[in-house]
Amino acid sequence: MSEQNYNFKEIELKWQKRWEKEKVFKAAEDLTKKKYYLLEMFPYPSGKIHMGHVRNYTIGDVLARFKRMQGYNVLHPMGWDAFGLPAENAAIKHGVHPARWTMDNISYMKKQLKMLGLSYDWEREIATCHPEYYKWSQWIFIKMLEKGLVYRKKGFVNWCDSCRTVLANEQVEGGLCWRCESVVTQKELEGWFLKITDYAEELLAGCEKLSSGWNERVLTMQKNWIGKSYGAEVDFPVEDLNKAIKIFTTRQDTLFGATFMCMSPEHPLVSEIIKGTGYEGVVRQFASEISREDKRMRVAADIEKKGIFTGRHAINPMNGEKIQIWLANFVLIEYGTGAIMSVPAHDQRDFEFAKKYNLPIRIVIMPKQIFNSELQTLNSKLLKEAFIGEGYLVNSGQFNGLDSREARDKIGNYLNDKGIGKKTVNYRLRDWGISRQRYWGTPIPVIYCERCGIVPIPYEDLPVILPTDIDFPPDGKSPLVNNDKFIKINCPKCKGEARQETDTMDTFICSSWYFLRYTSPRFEDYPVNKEASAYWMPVDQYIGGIEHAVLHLLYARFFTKFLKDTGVVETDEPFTNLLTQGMVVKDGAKMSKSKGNVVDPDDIIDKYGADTARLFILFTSPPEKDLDWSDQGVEGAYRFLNRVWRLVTSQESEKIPNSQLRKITHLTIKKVTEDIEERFHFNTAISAIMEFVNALYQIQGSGVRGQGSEVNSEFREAINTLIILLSPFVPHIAEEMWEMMGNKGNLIKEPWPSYDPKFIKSEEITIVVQINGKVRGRIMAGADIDEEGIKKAVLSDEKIKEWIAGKEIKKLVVVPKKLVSIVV
RNA sequence: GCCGGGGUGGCGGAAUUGGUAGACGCAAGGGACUUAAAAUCCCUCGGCGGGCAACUGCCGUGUCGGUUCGAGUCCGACCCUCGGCACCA
Repeated sequence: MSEQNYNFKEIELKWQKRWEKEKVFKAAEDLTKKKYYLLEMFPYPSGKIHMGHVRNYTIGDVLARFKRMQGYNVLHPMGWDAFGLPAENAAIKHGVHPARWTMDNISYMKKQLKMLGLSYDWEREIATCHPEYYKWSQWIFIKMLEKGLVYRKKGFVNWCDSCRTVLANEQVEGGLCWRCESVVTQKELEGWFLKITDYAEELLAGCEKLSSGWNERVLTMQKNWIGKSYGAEVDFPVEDLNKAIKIFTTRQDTLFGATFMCMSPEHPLVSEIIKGTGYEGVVRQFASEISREDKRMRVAADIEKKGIFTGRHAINPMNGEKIQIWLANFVLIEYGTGAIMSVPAHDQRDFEFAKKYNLPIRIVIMPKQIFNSELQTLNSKLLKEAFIGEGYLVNSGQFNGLDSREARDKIGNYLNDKGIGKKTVNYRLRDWGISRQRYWGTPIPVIYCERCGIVPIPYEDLPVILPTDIDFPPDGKSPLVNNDKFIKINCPKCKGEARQETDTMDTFICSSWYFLRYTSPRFEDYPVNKEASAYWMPVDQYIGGIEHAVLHLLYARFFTKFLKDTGVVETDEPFTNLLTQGMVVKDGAKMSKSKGNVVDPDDIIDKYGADTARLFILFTSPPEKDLDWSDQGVEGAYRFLNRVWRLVTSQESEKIPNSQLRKITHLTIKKVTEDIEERFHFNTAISAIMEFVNALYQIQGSGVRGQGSEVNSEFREAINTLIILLSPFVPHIAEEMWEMMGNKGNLIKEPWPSYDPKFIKSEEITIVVQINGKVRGRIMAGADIDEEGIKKAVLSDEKIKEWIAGKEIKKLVVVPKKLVSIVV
């Protein structure tokens, strides 16, 4: 490495130490100042930070520093999402205690973050595995229990055999485990659920409020996930059984066409329905076969439809018709009521099923064109596929002739009146299963007492401490299950013998409220200090990866709404603005060990320094887009910093008169400010700075080199401005240059410059001349020229005259100060 | 299938409200400096054509059409691509 290059190692360490010593990033409530809460998603301490983290945190740091310089009281905290399976897996594999593993990782990663020069208030650091933190996760759990939002249920749940634990619906991606990508199966298990569905409507409605600050993509994903649909629930009485099967449909206009019905193999009424039919054996076998199939196979859209007749019939409540009850593999227990009415003429799945098993098909909706024609011949026998569109009702008793939309309304009312069903709204969103059959997580604060049943731990006894003296049993079970010290507990109510719950909470609980805890991280009376959260919340800008679009971001909204309803906080939406940054890729693929395309941040920092790493990442791509890593691009960023360094350090004694200097300076201020503030387009902000530097070099080169000691004050001013504008992006080198310029005090405390419109006003402007839509010339004119003046100037221009010579001007458009368009 | 991004030079990207397409950077080529190299500095750099030259003409933002004096930008149809959801009743 050449000696001419600046010494980033020394400089970066120097300023990191100084910022830390002077506590320049410490945040405190100050009602006289406007607050700005900037947050990046906290990392899981997996070992080392990766380039995705570097990008995420660099973007955040630019904004934090920028806002700070603009005079905002900035809260910019960092912490650790410290519970989770990898710690436990490391323990099993390498014999390290999960706590030890986690804490070691935290301390290494913290060092790495500090080396990047990130402006965090480290005094607010939290780790979710600390009892002082998870105590409050438990507190919130009990609050939810009190409010009836927590319940225990036995049912079919998503099971990952590799992680040996249950997964929430949100954590199953395409039938695979979100963490380890193993196939997920259904397993009947008892566990704890949070009633996020109680908030479905609010969470959906909130999406509208967020539309100005969240990107469309995330909101659409959340809306789809919540999956609201309007329809009706209808009870189909079962023949010879004092029971009814409840179905959900969005097409109650097709009720008369329901010629059979299908239940999910997991439906709780199955065993009752098959009792005494003589079909019990085969049906049971079918049901258990289907249940045992992979979730992935189950949900693949093109899998063959399979079913079996239960031997029992139901009554279509609209026409009293006796219809067969089947079990079908495509009916999902987790959607709607777990049972459907089958209308083969108007639903493609039902159609295929009916064709396969020879079940009756009856048309009850006529397409409008056919209905209006003489023929009216949509024939069920000739039907090649279901007609799923809207039309007019036929074969539907008193509802014949109505159009679908009207019929849905009228039939809905009829169901209400007759007490056979009701209009309803259905959500795809399911309750959140939070029980994890693992060790390294927040203990669920309830006990089982033989006399009192399930009893929550009293608030004053929290936290329920996760024991650390544990051994991992060879059977793969949680070390808590047989840990007598942990399990044996006296019932808080009757003081008798009781058993502590051994499931731990889903780690997504920890991250559902950490942003609140940052506002008062050491508060001892409640999860959050209400005054502190009232001052800081909501988060003004949240930054993180899109992969959490429906996981963390939905859960966090749910928790915030709940805590608002409980009176703990005043905020109802936690994140006003959300920026989802793209991935860091190399050679067209996500960085991964298996592809061998991983770039280690440590190596980059060692070779080029943090400022270069930051600059490259910010300059190469706008934040939302994927960033293609390029070693040559990094070189380029480093080259630029050295170029700036030379510019600043070499302006020894020059007198440089230049009339454009101040204008360029202020234009750059304007461009950089607007690009950061309004668009987060750091790449174009940096390119404007690069142009500025290029211009300064030119001006310097054209200057009169003299022996004197006077440095032109405007040039000096320009250099100082350049340093300030660079500082959010490359803070270390900027501070160093600031100091070298003889400025007093930390650059970080310098106010962000504002531009003066009077300097950026041009006296001369360029008017583009188009003839028949093609650019044919440019003319210079005074900035205050009026429309007539422009016309005159254009028409008297020699070149333009040539183009229009001998032709008639048919039209002439003048765009003030910009352009003239002539049609000949 | 549904929903949402996106398609601009060799590459990353710019063009913010319909008004000079390709800023800035990377790569490449040429030159200066050097014994030589590195570093640095200067020049060229969308395609095709014309000119000794300062220059200049035509074409060009996935495809086809439309609106407009003027379209990368707006409208319609289509193609490709990435992402999400998906037997959702």
